[in-house]
Amino acid sequence: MAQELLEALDQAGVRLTGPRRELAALIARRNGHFTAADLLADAEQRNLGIGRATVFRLLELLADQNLVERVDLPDGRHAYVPCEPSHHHHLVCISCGAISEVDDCGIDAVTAEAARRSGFEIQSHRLELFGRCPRCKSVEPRQ
Amino acid sequence: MAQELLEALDQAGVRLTGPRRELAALIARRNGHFTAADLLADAEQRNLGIGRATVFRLLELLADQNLVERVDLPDGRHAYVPCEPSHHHHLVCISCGAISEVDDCGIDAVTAEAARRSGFEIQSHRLELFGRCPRCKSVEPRQ
DNA sequence: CCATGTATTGAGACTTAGTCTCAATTCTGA
DNA sequence: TCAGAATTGAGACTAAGTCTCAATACATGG
Repeated sequence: MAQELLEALDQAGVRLTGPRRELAALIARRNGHFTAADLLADAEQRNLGIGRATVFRLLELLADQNLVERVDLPDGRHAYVPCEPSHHHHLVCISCGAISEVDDCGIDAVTAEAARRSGFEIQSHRLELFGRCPRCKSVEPRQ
Repeated sequence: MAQELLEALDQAGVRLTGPRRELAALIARRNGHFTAADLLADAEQRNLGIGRATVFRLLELLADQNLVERVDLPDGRHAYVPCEPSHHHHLVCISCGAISEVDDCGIDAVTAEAARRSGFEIQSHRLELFGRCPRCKSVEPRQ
């Protein structure tokens, strides 16, 4: 997956530098969402000598290319999720952090209805679903 | 509206202190969303001598009572919206900040479908719609 | 394969958001 | 009115994110 990220960045005309390759590998190795701080900690732990600014810069680049999406966790933290560049939504497991992508499931009808009722012209929306993934659900069936 | 906030707080068993009354009035006077920093600035401008911590504490209290809802703006900032305590969603005008509430418009069907497809057990969701309100739309019809 | 111009880098200062502590103050119910 | 408990402001503190700038790494043309 690191490869995909790098290829997409290459397409976008940005240089494939050492730090970017290393960070892409770290992102690929994670599963589920992660925060900028997580990534920074990963890099520090491996003594890659990657600066804080570089991490934020790469995340911004990836977000611009829709290779990563910013998710606002229920507790207010900002996390990132590697994902397909098409429009979609995320299911976030609040127990283990796993992510599942959900493509359009009829949300357009909802936004159209909201637009009709309110008179707003809707330009974008954000839908995030929080719950427990199949594995966490089966490990501890209720609550 | 300041009155409603205060009554609800009273119901919840918190003391109705001076700072809380003043902040409730400031919130009532705003229209649309606002950030903690906005509220703090309002208070400072009026020399109310209200500390930063008090502002955050009140916002947390109000959020606990669902009298105010936290909204994550597209640019990543956290804002608050005074609202009805029932579950609903918000339409946010990205031009003037106006807010409109939208009650359930079929989103439950969407979450149920997502749950079915993914196997997740969905506990909560967040839907935010961004666009332009009727007024902003009419002032500058396109873009 | 190297030189060169430009993008990118890390360090660290800086800013902003939010939390925490604690002594002083203010409520409120008796 | 009083006493105990909740609340307060100040400001230290932490965490998140941005910015600047000199040093470095990349990639392209020769």
